[in-house]
Amino acid sequence: MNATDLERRRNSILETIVESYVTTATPVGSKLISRKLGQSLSSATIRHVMGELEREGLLEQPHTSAGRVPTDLGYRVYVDAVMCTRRPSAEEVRQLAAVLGQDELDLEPALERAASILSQMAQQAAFVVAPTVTQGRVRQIELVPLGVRKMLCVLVADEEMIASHVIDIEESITRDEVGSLVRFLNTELTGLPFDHLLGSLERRLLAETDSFYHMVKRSLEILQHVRSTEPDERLFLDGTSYVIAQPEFRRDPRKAHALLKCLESEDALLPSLRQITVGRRVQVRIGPEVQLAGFDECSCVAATFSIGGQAVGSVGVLGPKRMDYRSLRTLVDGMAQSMTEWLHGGASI
Amino acid sequence: MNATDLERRRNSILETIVESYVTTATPVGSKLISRKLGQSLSSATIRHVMGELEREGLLEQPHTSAGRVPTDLGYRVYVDAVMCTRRPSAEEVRQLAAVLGQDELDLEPALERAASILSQMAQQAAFVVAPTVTQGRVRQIELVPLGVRKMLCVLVADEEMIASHVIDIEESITRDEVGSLVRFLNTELTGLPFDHLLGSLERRLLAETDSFYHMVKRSLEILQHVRSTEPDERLFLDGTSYVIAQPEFRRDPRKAHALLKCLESEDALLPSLRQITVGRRVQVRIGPEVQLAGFDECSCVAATFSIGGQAVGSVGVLGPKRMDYRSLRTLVDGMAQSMTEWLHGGASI
DNA sequence: GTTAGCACTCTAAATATTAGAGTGCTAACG
DNA sequence: CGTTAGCACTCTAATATTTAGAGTGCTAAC
Repeated sequence: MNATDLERRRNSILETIVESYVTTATPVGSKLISRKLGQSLSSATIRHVMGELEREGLLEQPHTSAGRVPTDLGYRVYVDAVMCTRRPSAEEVRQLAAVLGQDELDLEPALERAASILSQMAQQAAFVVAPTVTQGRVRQIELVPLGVRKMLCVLVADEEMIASHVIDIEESITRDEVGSLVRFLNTELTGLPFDHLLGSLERRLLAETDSFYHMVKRSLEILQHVRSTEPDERLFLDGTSYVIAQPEFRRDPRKAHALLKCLESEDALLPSLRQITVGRRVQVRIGPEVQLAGFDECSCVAATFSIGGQAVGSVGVLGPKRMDYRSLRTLVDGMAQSMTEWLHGGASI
Repeated sequence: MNATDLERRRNSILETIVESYVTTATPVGSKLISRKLGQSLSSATIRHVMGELEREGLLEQPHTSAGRVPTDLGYRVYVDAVMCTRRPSAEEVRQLAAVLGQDELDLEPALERAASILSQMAQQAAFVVAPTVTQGRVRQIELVPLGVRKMLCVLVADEEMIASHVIDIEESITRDEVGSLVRFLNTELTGLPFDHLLGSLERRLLAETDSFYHMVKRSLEILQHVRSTEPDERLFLDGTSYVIAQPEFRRDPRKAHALLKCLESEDALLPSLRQITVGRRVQVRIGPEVQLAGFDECSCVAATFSIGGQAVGSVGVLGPKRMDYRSLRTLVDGMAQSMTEWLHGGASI
């Protein structure tokens, strides 16, 4: 038997161990593997290989007389080099997109639903991180006077991202002034990204000679308020109850509590989730790789969805390290694709 | 010793048992009570009384040689007839309101914060149920054209309740038409409750002779879309992780899971929560009284907050039956009052 | 390279043991 | 009559003890 054959066998043994452990949550022994591999190899041989895999740090034993369990590295190798995930079929993507789009939802409820559907299909906690108006190209601004010193500012950006904020203004303002302010703002923006718009106004304010000085000042006042109030991204999280149904957390309620606490804190979660989806395709982060306190026993499978080839947000699942990476990668990939599709079709204007 | 003295003693024994059990989560025995009551009564006498209380269904024993635990009825009597809650002081209410109002938040984030603060102070899950524009008096409507067949409808109601919806319209519409539609709508509403507005338009549509027939039709199309899309109330829930930290749920993770599942389903939760806060002041619902599947081991303390004397929403905590009803009643009361106060001060325009 | 056999290890489940917390009852006391 | 000390009794929860068996590594033979 040559070297690549041997390598292939090792892989298939690792694969079988991981997949068996993922479904049963029980350390797996040599006999079981031998059986699963169709008795083509005796348990003694398997034991041999398992010994090697352990020495290389891919497996470990909870105790001497137990079967083996994959280590973080074991999962890593399984995900990167062993398991073969298929890409979701066009049909699957279409179906997901259909569910997303049915009832012609607005953007926000649709994203919420995406998280909900994903969590249900994955039987794991699922999230969607989506950009807000401050990350998009502003297409329209409307100001609704609510009194002399108060107004509602409605911002519409591409892809139906909408934000509205109540703003207190320093100097009182008349209806007519509001009208011309709106006209000024809307000629000014012409599809500019929010921050560009803000920047260009700031520069104009510095050049004090500007004939629209007052307009610029007022506009800035409003937009800066929006900038500081509106978060840069929104998080939709669903299915957290699935997580604590997992046996690893049933056995240890303290871990379950720590995890839930962590999932409750949007502020802690967002940076980690953002950092995960740097690459293009589906990303898998195992245990400590997630870089989130209290998450060492958990993994994350995430992917980005895009608009015009530009990644704008991410979807993914969160669950115990012992998760079905193979199916989940396909599923998350599909969900991300269908969201991309949906954003181009239903939601774009 | 006369009858009222005896009654008073029974009450103080029940009180001590409940409050001890609430803090320790351990069945309480006669000796402990005797000690807590300053040895004024021997454990034998306490045992006597406890026997009575058990026969009356206020207490029960998990098993023969354990102490006693309050029954649902026991808690009920404790809450209704025994414990004395103080009302929150004006100072406490003021402080809570200050925290709510700081940073001059918009309505929605303030409600979210209210739930968050309450859950933190109570160390229990906390909720806020708040009305949406469809429950308020509409003060302003703005339409933002997003294309020939699409527009954004922004509704502003009292107390800064705001909703925006993207609406597809059947017949294409020009900018000028939108302008006159907005003018028509805004003269029409004049602070009417949403449903009245809808009703009056519906009636006008039936009288087909109306000179504004087309306006009315278009307005209805828009408002009906809002009616069917916008929920009647919004739920803010926070601190669910506190619930599963409670010993009763640590011991039985299945219960914890069932409960979390239940808390995740907004649709199931809302009707129950709505029904709780029918009365005026703070309401306490114990176990099955909450009338919610999977909630038999939990209780709810809730109160309404109001605008102009009219209850519009509710705040409360959710936790195990073994909760500190006394402090929580004061706390929830205070939070409700401060929200009422805040709605009158900061938020109203 | 593969495998049967075997001695060895360690756990998890089953069983036995024990300490003690709490009870109800009784009889005595003021 | 209400109160209380005393006592036998019950039941649990914690702690040992035993046991069955799953899984291992090693060895020697194929």
